Amino acid sequence: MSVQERKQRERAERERLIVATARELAEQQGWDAVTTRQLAERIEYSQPVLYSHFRGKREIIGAVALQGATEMAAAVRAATAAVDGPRERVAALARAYLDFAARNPAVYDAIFQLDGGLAYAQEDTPEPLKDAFAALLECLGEVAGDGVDPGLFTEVFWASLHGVATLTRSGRLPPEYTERRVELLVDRLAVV
Amino acid sequence: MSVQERKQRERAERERLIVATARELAEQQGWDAVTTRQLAERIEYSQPVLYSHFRGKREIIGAVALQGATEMAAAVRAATAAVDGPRERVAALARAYLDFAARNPAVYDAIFQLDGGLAYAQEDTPEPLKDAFAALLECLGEVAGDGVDPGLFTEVFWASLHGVATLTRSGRLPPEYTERRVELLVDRLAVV
DNA sequence: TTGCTTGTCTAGCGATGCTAGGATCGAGTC
DNA sequence: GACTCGATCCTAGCATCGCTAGACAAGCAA
Repeated sequence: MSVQERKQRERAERERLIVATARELAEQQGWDAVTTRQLAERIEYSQPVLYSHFRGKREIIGAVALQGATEMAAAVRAATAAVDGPRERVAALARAYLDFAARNPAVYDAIFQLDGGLAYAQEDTPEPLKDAFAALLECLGEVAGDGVDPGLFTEVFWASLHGVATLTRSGRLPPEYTERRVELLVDRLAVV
Repeated sequence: MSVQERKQRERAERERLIVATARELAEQQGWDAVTTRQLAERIEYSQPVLYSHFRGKREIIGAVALQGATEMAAAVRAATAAVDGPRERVAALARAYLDFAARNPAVYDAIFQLDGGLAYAQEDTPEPLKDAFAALLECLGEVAGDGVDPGLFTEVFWASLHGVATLTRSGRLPPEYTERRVELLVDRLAVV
């Protein structure tokens, strides 16, 4: 039995290596550079090995997305935990969200732009994605205002942040005024 | 001279055909299906002909984006022109924007998601893109509120709509409550 | 008629995601 | 310790992608 266990361990370790390498390569050179050949060479295995772990490139993106969602949830919670006052907490959340998107563009894309074959906003949505939304909801639900569903409010606030994040990074919004945009969003959307 | 003119006319006509066919194919089967081979076959010419009009696939996407931006500007202006009251005008704008995105997903992607090799938010930004932003600004500038730059406000409102549009279409937001999201956005962001 | 420009097509290059089928290695049995 | 056999991995290849070189034909000028 111990032999099988060792093999399983090694296999799991290799899977982590694939995901980590894909993420690293994507952050360095963009997702277009994450080809199965390039990825295989970096992990020092042949291409078909990738397909014994994942159905295809899509699933690899999905794996990076799940890992990233977990980190993003943690980042949001860490940024909001020690802040007093709902208004300032929401502002901290917004900054943390945009900061994560700017610092991890490839991971952000994997979660929110690319097709990783994951289910969103459904029962069978993977736990890390549900939890990332929950992290937003915990903070944003406080400022939804009377008569407004906290979930709906969180969706709208999140969508706004997503719009700012993606339009800024693709060069469609000039990056200089991000902080002022955040302030405007928080001031108008959040009811304190 | 008339021979050259006729040739120029035919050439321009063929260029329109390429753009229209690319757009049609993209709306029918998605941008991934818009391959140079598929596109060439549909216009009944060989692949290299495409490259005598455009540098590559990117420029074709860019051409679709410019055409789409012009249409979107017109759609927004048409939807807001006959509406009384700034609040209702903004609501009409938001609905028109999201409606355009939902009805022309491929064109919307060409404008706001894909890389068409176009410059955004700069001096050399193509006129159709500037005008599309101007169409938003004309309506949204009215409700920016005191002390808030109309351009900045327009960017933020636009980013929010963009977030709702993209997250909804990629299945990350359930589509049922779009109208309620629009109302929330308009109520909170617009100062009437 | 002859030569030349202009326009188009055939064929092909390197790269992509993915897979079939053979080789190799090591665990378990005698 | 030798052998069998299944698990594991790699080589080689398929179809397709964006893009381009070079051959070929059509039509204008001399």
